[in-house]
Amino acid sequence: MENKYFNFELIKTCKQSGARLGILHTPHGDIETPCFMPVGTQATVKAMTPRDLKEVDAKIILANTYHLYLRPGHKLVEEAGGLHKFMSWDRPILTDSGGFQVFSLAKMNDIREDGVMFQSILDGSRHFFTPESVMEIEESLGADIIMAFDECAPYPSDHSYAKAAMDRTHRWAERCKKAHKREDQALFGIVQGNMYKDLRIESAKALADMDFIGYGIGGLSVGEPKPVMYEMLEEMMPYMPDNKPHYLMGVGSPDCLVEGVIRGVDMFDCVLQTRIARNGLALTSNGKHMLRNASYAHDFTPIDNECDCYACKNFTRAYIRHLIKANEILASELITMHNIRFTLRLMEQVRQAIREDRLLDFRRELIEKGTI
RNA sequence: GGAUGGGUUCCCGAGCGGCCAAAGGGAGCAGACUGUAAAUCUGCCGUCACAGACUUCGAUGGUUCGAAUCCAUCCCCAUCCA
Repeated sequence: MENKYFNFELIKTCKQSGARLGILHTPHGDIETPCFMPVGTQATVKAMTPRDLKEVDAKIILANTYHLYLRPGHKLVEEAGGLHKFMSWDRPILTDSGGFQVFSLAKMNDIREDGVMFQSILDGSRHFFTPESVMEIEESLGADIIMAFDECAPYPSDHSYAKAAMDRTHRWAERCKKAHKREDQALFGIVQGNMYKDLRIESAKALADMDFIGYGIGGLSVGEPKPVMYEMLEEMMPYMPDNKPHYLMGVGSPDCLVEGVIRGVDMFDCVLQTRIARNGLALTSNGKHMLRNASYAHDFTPIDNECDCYACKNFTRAYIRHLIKANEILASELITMHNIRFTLRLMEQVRQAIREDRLLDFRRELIEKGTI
């Protein structure tokens, strides 16, 4: 569905892989797809300023409804003039609904038909999220893209529970759609179905019928083997609307990004890049490097000699290792910046490969180099 | 010269007759991390032919079935008195 604020333009399909190249137009700018979206749960991509994010050329970032609702509160963000103004980021933002927190903080939650009763991680206070209340919160936050409130079933789940969670997610998706008012925000539905092909297909069809502006693929990368995730993508993708963006939620690692794109995914987000950075792990064109390790103590080369980021242009592995050992925050900042830039550049290369109809060749090159 | 308190595995520091290769912390080494309760978490950390054995608690000698723990002497360190 097109409106005056959003439009997903499918530019071309890679003749070799079937991967898609597109542009998602939003009120705060255009996003070339396939894209990677850095995660900024608390209205900040940890260890990066918006200036840094622009320097590494991030086009869109995520924020989280659950966390911002609890602190500082969506009303305060609204009072500040919305998320963009509050965090001083004028490019697109996507807010996740909090559905994932229902899954990841399961011990503190009670899922009911109407919604989810949960206890705050901050003070233990009780709150109740419904599709309607989540829409209200996401509208207050004011992101460009907002996710429907879903239930992400754990892995493994038996078929009957997976189906119940999926059916509930569908009912909630309808309710989100009905409750959602702001036209300048694109509401994405979320496909569920756990690791069951029939459910994945059923979910893709059901959501497609509801005609969302875009579609999240949820409930994957929750502990299942990668081949299982790839298989789910392959099974469901034929039922996903071609003219809408496909967003694989919470993925991923460099290899998953490439494999996802090959299977028809247009958008990704992942905390991995920023989290492992704070733990000293750098992604590079020849694989992962645990920069904390003693083997880098005398390594006076950049994190990745193929990278064009500020960290790689100015600092050595030995220096960054020193910062890590000294527990200096600059270590987190530099590695985060690098990991994000590395990933965004990988996506640039993926898009170029699609343009040239050679994504499978590109994947082979990445494997040969040890990038993935 | 005298008095007192100390010397414990890389460092700090518990232990004060057997359950001690010796608490805890630090440092060191390695691993995990995928819609972020994470600058977090986990493991290793005397040696080896490793479900066992061997060598350690300033040094030497002694008491005891058994000592890091008790005694003697010596060597260092800290504080105080001359």
